[in-house]
Amino acid sequence: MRRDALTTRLEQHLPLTSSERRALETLAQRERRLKPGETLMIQDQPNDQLFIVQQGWVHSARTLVNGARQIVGFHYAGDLIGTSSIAWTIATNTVTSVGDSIVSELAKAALGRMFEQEPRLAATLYAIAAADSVAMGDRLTSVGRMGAVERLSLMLLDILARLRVTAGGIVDSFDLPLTQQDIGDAVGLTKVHVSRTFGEMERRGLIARSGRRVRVLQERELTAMTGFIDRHGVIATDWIPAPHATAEAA
Amino acid sequence: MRRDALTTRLEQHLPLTSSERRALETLAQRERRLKPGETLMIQDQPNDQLFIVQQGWVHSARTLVNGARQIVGFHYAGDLIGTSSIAWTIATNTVTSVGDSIVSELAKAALGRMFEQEPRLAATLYAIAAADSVAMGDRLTSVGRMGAVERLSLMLLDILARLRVTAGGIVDSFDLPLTQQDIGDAVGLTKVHVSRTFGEMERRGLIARSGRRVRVLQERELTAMTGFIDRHGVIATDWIPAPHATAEAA
DNA sequence: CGCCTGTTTGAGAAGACTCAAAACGGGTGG
DNA sequence: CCACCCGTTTTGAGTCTTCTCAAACAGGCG
Repeated sequence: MRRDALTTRLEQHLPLTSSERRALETLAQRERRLKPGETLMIQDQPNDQLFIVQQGWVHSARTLVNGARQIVGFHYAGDLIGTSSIAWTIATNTVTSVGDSIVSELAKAALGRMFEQEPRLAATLYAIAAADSVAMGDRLTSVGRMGAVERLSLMLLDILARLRVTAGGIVDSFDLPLTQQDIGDAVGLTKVHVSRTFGEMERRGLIARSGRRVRVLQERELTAMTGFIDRHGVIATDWIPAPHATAEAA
Repeated sequence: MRRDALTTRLEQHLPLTSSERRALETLAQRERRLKPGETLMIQDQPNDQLFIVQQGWVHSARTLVNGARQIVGFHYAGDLIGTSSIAWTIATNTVTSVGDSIVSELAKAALGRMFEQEPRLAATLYAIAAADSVAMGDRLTSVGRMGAVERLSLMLLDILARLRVTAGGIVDSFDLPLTQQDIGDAVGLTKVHVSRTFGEMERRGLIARSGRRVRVLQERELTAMTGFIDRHGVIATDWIPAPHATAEAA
């Protein structure tokens, strides 16, 4: 079996004891494979499960009374999703797979036991949740206060930063398996305006495109102009207590 | 001394054992009183403290490269703030007091110890964080996909819902101690457009104003038109393990 | 009473939206 | 292997919402 993505993620922030590693192993249950566009969870429908993204990409969206849609976030391997079902029993958003992906199920109660038995993992999850909330603040700021070019740039930069977490080297181009409609729903623009704005960015030499592939040409400039900060990097875990001797010995 | 607001908040979601109550008592340290507009934390400056809002109102904002500002959230009594410093050592937003308020300090390390010793409190904090994240998704959706009237309505309805948590009865009017600039920064509009939009809402009989006081006249209609859902209410804690007998006995 | 901050109003401009049609491209079936 | 089809992207024209700049107005405080 593939290495559990959540374990990898947590390990990246905190050295794990073997007891903690074992606890994580039992956490992820049945796996599910999703095809592009397949939904994992539907807004307003009962739901009491969480999922760990193991492979691929998924997005979380909300549909409005007027039929419009807002994508509130993207989730990658190692992300714990459906956290809104931690607080409620009805899903607050629709989660859809972008491309092919694999997720594993995880019962809420199992998470509760994990909080009790492995407080350091709980604390790390809390830190990750805090970081995600900051990232969402970035998106809110972008949608609320920036123009179309900046919003799209920010989205591209964020995807780039995220890809670099896994793909060691310095990536500067990638396939964007999203329609312009999806992109617009994420940054708060219509698909038509997304098309025009991409055109403008290309004309200005900021990016280049061919098919679904996007190459970021002026990363430095885009970063300066949007004030982009990578939130996918290191997060502080120094405030988390050291493991107890017994656990560490294992 | 006043009852600790965080204790009250947690108790509202989960019956606490006396051991848990004791742990919370030692958590909140020195108190700070803030005057209107006083800042508690400044974006990009080192920070390794958390705060609990004990009384009043505070907001959390981000300033952009172009000088614009986005208010990413409001925090009320019982909220744990500065959670971004859980993940980083630099503050990601500027926290400013709306009106007079009282907060108490809380060291990150103390939170770490609390996660270890009182896992049920940790789990409840996690659930609250999940709920906050959903609330932020609401704001993102509103700013990304709604018109000016809807955005303002949503903000008013949210404040109303929040006030009702504390003020038992059915409130339908309140003092808004925010300038229209602040309101605009929260919903992604200019202050000029906020003024016009309030004017329009008044003309349409949706609200009435006199001075800083706002009265919501057509709550039903506003709720329907925006799809507002109150996120301040109950959150699920059924997934949190029951306390151990020893702790419960105390 | 005057000052300062915040609100309102007006006029014009810019950005993003709508509707509509044409171009593109990948996938399927003949 | 080609032709067609569907979803997506691009382009155009005109409109609407929101923004900018500017000035007048209100209200609370020293």
